[in-house]
Amino acid sequence: MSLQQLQYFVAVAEEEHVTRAAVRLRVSQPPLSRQIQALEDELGQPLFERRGRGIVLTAFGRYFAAKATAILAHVASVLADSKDFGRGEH
Amino acid sequence: MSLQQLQYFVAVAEEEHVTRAAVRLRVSQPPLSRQIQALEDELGQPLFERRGRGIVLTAFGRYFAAKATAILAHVASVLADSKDFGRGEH
DNA sequence: CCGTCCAATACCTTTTGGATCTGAGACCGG
DNA sequence: CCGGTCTCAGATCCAAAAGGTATTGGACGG
Repeated sequence: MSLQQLQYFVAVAEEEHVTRAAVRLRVSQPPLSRQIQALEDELGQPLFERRGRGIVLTAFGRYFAAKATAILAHVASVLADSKDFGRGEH
Repeated sequence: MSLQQLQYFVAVAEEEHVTRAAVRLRVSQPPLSRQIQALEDELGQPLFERRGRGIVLTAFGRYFAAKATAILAHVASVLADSKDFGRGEH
């Protein structure tokens, strides 16, 4: 599992739409679909339910989206703090 | 920045020795050195001080090691919780 | 000094990620 | 119904990143 996969997943979860998420992430749609599949494989359960037209989050998908968002926020705050290490905050 | 880089860095920080960390991580020494350099480049400041013989953590290196360890623990706990989603804890 | 230890560099191979093109399933308008 | 279109998935190719082996260079220890 990579941080990038989490970013990709969160974007798709927020949009509930792979193609729109791909535009937002500035990647093309097929690699994005593959990363989501890889993440599902690793987690051992589906994050989305596939409907002929579009996708919807599963219950697990909603749960994991919250967790993934928290991890990304944690990472972002560490990066921000590290930027100005040496001027007070540590 | 990737989770793998954080794992690599934490191992090197714990050992304060690239070659030993490489053995522990089951990778060879040169790619490990390069990942550490890439991380330093991204953070904009050195994590280790190079001594002709070996390396030692900088003050920032110690700070960042604590942060990195926390992120990895966070990720591990999310993964563990996700494994048994569907049996109680959510 | 000489040998050894350790990280860095150079170079090559392998793996992973991204782009484009295409296909299959499903919903929509007429 | 049926053609058109929307959306995701699969296949294939190319580019970028990670890993491996061999080697160098600097520095400490005897």
